[in-house]
Amino acid sequence: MASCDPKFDLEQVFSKGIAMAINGEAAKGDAQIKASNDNKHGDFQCNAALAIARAVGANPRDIAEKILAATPLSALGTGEIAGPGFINIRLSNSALQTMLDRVSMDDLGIEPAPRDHAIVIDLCGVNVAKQMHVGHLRSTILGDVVARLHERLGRKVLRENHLGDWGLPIAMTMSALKRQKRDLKSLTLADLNHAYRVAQLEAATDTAGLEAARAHHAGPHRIIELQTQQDSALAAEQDAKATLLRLQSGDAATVAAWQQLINVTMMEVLETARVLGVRLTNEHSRGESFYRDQLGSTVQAFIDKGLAQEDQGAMVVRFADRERPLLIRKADGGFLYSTTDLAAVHHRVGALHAGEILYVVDARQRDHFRDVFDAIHLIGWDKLANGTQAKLSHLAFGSVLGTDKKPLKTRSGELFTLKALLDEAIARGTDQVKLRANQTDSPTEGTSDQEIAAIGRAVGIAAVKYADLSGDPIKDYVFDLDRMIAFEGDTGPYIQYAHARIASLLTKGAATESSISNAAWKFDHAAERALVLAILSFPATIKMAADLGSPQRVCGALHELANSYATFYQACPVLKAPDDATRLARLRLSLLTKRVLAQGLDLLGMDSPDRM
RNA sequence: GCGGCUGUAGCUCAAUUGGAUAGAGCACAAGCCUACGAAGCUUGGGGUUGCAGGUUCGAGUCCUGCCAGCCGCGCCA
Repeated sequence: MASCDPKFDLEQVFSKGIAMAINGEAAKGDAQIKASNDNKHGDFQCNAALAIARAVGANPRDIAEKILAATPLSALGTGEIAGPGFINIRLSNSALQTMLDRVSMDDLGIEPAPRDHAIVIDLCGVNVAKQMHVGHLRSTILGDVVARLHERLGRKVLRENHLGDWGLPIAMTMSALKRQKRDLKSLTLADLNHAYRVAQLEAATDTAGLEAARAHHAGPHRIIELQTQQDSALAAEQDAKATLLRLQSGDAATVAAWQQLINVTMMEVLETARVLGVRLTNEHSRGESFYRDQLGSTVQAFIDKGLAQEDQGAMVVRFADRERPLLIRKADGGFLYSTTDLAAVHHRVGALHAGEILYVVDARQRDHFRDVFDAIHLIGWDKLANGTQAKLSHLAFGSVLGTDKKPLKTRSGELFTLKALLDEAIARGTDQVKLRANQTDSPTEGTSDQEIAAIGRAVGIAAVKYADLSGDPIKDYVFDLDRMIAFEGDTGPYIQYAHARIASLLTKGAATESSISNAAWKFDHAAERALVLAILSFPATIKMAADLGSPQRVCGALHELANSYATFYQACPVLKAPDDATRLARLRLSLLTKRVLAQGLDLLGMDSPDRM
């Protein structure tokens, strides 16, 4: 089947040409085909001659001549040597037409590339009894988009929400709730979050403060106050530890209460996922507690293979190239989150047969994952049954900062929960839709309230998600509500708007579907040609975005496409085109653009309404 | 102290992994709705890519050294 990727086709023919024209090692490199950033330099360019010339000590323009002469380019277009040795390529209309035929098929030219093994995507990562804040947005939607990309490419994806549902913090929350005599049946996540914070504060022993007070001979009141505080903190800690022990030993009442906390938390998490349009349900949730019975054997396995040693009572794994060890068991015999992570990899590779595990987690845990991955390599738990090695990677993203450029900690984060952000985005989106629907002659005039609400939601959510997905994940960003809920310029709604305009155009076009889809391609105008190239670059972008875990490339390609369409729309009348053939050809280009936009928006987890 | 990330237009960010004159959006200035949705389009000003060296025909991108900010570093998750 023909390709619809000009870059791929050019790589093929130029590789042949280079192999013919150049002898030896110098011809081994890739053909270095790039899209030209200025159409004065053609549509694409081949930059291989420059590198080869250096390797063989020849004049780059001479090398370019030889390559061009040996390259069977004529089916694709024409080449011309320029500058120090670039080969500028202009694609022929017939080649572009062939590619457009391919890309307008059902799969939009995105060919599945299935693999033997599934990819596990570890995303969301919420903790029981903790409110979701804007920081959770990144893990959840980044993970969801990367999952969608892989799914679209025919790969089996296992989403795993590694829920923090085990350990002392949960026990602290439970014991705090019990002391407050709260009825667990009527609790909301906000209540749990409050209890969680109270528990944290209670347990904060101010030992340093007490010592300082003594050293500075503070008044007896101050010392007694601090002493009392410390005593009650110790009592709270004792109580929490006792609760944890009851939980771990399976005490029925404690386990029931614990399950109730999980239920309350998950209800809100799943509701948020639903509002966000993220594919995350209860079946994707596998909390830390799932691995609790495997922690002992995990540590034992490392000991048995001589990979773990005792150090100051704790059990650690050491690495050849660094000082920092990985603690896998505490001196008191308790386990750590690293132990859980090791057990989780064991399960994911061993039982789920994952060929790849991608952790969509905060960049601050880089060292942690490096240690865990290396420990896994040491013990060989990344080996699949057929002997291949699973790939472990960490898609690290930066922190959300407050306006003071400091990480949005719980205290200030409290002001803006994820739910509040989404509510605000939806409210503003709905306002905008209403504003237009109230204007006479607006395409949305007279739209029902119910539909306006649905569109407003789609627009608001797209704005929030696009703002987060369109940048490099590794970078921190300052939380700015107005930036996250913008509807103009390089935003989600801009893409949706291009889509809606086309939908409206097609409705008014009144041409039958078959007359459009059978129309001959035609793209003489520069704006039409630019649009065609933007469409054709899309399938390759999807593959690359999936490989690199880079949703921002999808955003970039979509913005480029929507922008190309807006320019085309301005410059090229569609319904009032000079002749029938042009009108149908432009309708066909519009229809194809609409389909690609909708596909792209779907991969980003955004709706594409026909009216907005 | 060791390690990591970041530094690009007034602000927020890109830059197809080393290619030609570093691009968008916001903001600012000037135009465009009796041709299909102005959430749009066109045009303009705005840059020593933190600094200094180096490699290369070619560096925002690679190497070295500085500077600044943030993050991590054995019994929290």
